[in-house]
Amino acid sequence: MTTEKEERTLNFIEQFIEEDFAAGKYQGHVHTRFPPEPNGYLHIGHAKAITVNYGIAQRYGGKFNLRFDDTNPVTEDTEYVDSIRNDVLWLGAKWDNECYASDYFQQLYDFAEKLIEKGLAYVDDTPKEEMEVMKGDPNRGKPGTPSVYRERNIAENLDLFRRMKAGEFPDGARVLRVKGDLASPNMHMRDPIIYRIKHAHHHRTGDAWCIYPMYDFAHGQSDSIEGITHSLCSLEFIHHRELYNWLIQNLEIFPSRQIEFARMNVEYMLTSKRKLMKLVQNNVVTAWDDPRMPTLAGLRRLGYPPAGIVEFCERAGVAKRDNLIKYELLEFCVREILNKSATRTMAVLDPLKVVITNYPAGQVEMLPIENNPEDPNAGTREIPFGAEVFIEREDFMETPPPKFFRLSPGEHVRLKGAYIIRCDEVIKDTGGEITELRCSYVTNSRSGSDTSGIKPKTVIHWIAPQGAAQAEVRLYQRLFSDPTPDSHEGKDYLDFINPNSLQVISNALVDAKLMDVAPGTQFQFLRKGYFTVDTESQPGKPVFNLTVSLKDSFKP
RNA sequence: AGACUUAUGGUGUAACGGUAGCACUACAGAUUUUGGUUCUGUCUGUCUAGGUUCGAAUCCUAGUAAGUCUACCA
Repeated sequence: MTTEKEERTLNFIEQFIEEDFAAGKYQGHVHTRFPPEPNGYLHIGHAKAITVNYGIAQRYGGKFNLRFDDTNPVTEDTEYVDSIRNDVLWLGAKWDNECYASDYFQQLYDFAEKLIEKGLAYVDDTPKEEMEVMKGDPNRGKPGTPSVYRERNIAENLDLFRRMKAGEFPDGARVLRVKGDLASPNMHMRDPIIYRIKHAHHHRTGDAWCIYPMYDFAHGQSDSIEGITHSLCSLEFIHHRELYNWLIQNLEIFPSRQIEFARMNVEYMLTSKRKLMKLVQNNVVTAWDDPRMPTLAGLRRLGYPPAGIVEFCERAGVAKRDNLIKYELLEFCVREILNKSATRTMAVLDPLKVVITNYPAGQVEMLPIENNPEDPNAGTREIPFGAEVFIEREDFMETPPPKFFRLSPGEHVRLKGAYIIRCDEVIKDTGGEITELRCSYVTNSRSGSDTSGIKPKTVIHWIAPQGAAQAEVRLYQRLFSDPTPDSHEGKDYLDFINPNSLQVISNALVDAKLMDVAPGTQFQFLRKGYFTVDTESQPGKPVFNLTVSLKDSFKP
């Protein structure tokens, strides 16, 4: 037994947890949660939150809840609940409990009455606009002004709050406020609103309620009810923590601990719901699951494996400082997974015809080729070879630069898994466009039994018409031309759309056996990149998305 | 202007008063029937100024810079 596991250093959240344990808190138990509001689709930022929360629960042998923070009926919908469940599952996070803040509405209401009874909350009739000014301005050291309703007696507060619940008042007429500290530099302590009237249909509770708790009176209380030990959230909630703890203390409930960490920013990606929405509305992308979107649905369709995304989030780390993670790290994590799992195949995206003049016309031979050199169990398959093959147009240059290893007049190159060929003649049309290459093959250079002694500088992929079929290939690149498209003063992020984010090739040549592959199936098109079968594929009409290209160290 | 948070190579993250490490990137080289993978090596870093200490990335003070808060959203 070694203590190899100990070598990994703890992130600051884990250090906090261990400090808690050392102090005898929570009996050494960890319980975390992922608390999305069901009002939109999950994106890469949510993947980070899931990875952090689920990862910590796993590392400590604890529990993990999926909780829908559904306290605002006007923006939420079950449609989102379903897609969120699906995405969380896809990432591989298994929750112990599926919870809804709305399941606690009665308890939350009782908590509110308790606060009123303790003289710590009051019903305020002040109009919204007035209340805003009365909050004061910390920038000028201006404290809040007490509402004239602040000293209402407990009985009246209770009566009014019950009548709010009974539906006696219209939306916005009154709110329930905590009696906090109007002079606090923390605005969240200046008598925050904890209940508001909303005569709206809730996706789960229907019309049972017309008052709904605010975030600050729902989130921490839900944490407490569920026995969440460590409530991990993003930095922006740091100012809420004082209220979070105040409420736990005064409600005398389970003391969950809120810990804030910096949310993850990724180059070339936006996660603002509003901004993503605009991309869809303006038809910059086709939908929320467009492969260029940073949504989990989009990344899934692009072909990013969930394990790669989780690995990425873990490698990005957890801390409290602002960060901008390199896009290259994401691509690295995706390639790392795909390299081990993707079946190799040869596809020619931009075909150039090669006629092998010394190979018997009409003859076809079957050649074995590896399915995946990284996987010893993947085996081999056979592909046809004949006197006519197609190679990638970019693999030939009539006048090559110094470091060009591929085919050029008089030069040798190996066709992967087949023979070494030499380019003898270049055929062009009247416009000077190369239409065909005439080559000769080295007869004793067959792959696996090569006795020619010729060492070509490289190997290129190819495909013979006997084993090829046409297919659509979609070449995706990052959506934006700038790593932080929304950070430029005077410019809109829409000004930085990459015009080449999608290039469609409708007549690529792929292995004819790939005509009926299932959406989601992944391949490495040799020397080109990893490709994933798109959801829009039809039997006999597959569409391949470029997930990520192979690293290419060729520099002309 | 107030309060809070943060500051370590190009990027991200460790080092918890005792030799600044790891990963990604970049660049070299080895291997390779994918210019992929794999392996080896190299480059580059503690925001500034004081202080405490035998010794400071680490503790203290000030400054600078960045971020957050002032929704009947979460």
